[in-house]
Amino acid sequence: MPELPEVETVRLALVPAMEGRWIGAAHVGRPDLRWPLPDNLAARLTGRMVGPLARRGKFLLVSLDGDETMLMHLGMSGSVRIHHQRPAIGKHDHMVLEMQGAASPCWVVFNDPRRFGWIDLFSEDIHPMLADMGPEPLGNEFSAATLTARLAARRGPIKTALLDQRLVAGIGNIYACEALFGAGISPRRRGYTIRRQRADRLAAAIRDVLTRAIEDGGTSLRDHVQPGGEIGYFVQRLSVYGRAGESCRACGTTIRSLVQSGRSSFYCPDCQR
DNA sequence: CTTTCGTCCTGACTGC
DNA sequence: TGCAGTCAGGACGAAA
Repeated sequence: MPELPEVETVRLALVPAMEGRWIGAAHVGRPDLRWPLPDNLAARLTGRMVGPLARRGKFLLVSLDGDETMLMHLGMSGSVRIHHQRPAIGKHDHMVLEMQGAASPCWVVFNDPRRFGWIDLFSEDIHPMLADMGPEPLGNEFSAATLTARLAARRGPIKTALLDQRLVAGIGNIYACEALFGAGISPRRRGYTIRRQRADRLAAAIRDVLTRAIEDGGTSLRDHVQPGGEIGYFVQRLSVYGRAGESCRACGTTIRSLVQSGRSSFYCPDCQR
């Protein structure tokens, strides 16, 4: 379940391993993940120089020489590991890049058991999957005002709206629940009722929870790890996600869960209105 | 237009 | 111990 903080953690770890270096060899295991991969992906990556690494929402963007960009999405079970010795290729290792150009090579391995992730190459200014994406929540274009404007037509629950990448980029189920707790807003509240003070609180809570999660190296649930193999410690600071039946850390009330649009939501019925 | 639901996938877990 | 069933969820596409 890599969301914005987990993808940003991956990006930060990959910068020293990839930026300014070149791909000496590439292995691609199968021609499809969530969607078909580009034809001859391994051959097209081999020999390429890597430029800046960027992130947009939950997507990782790797600039290559020749004005091309590799787009990567980790789906829900994807992870990236950096090895300093040539690794054995595992069952779900879909792409392995041998990075050259530094004192010693390293290997970047993309692993994704459930194959909800994706890799693509594009040369256009913007990839079609990024075209309709909302503002970066940690950027200058995101504010309570933009949030209010985009929620004005939303009659469904705010929790469901937060998962829509067109509203704001990078939020998934964990951080939607956590941000609503931070803002004191019920996941059931209809989107268009989030105005003024509630919008201020929600925008601030989104920025706060994402920033804190990045500082902690993301949230590790099940087997998710950072590229260096470390786990993300934000799991210890979750207020509501996965805590149904436990006590609210703020007021002691029992945390509840409900299903909205097929997704589990967790909330404190006392702190969130 | 918004909203919901089905789909894809595999590993972890539950219950008999 | 074994096995069937359930759940997890990101994002698209169909349908309402």
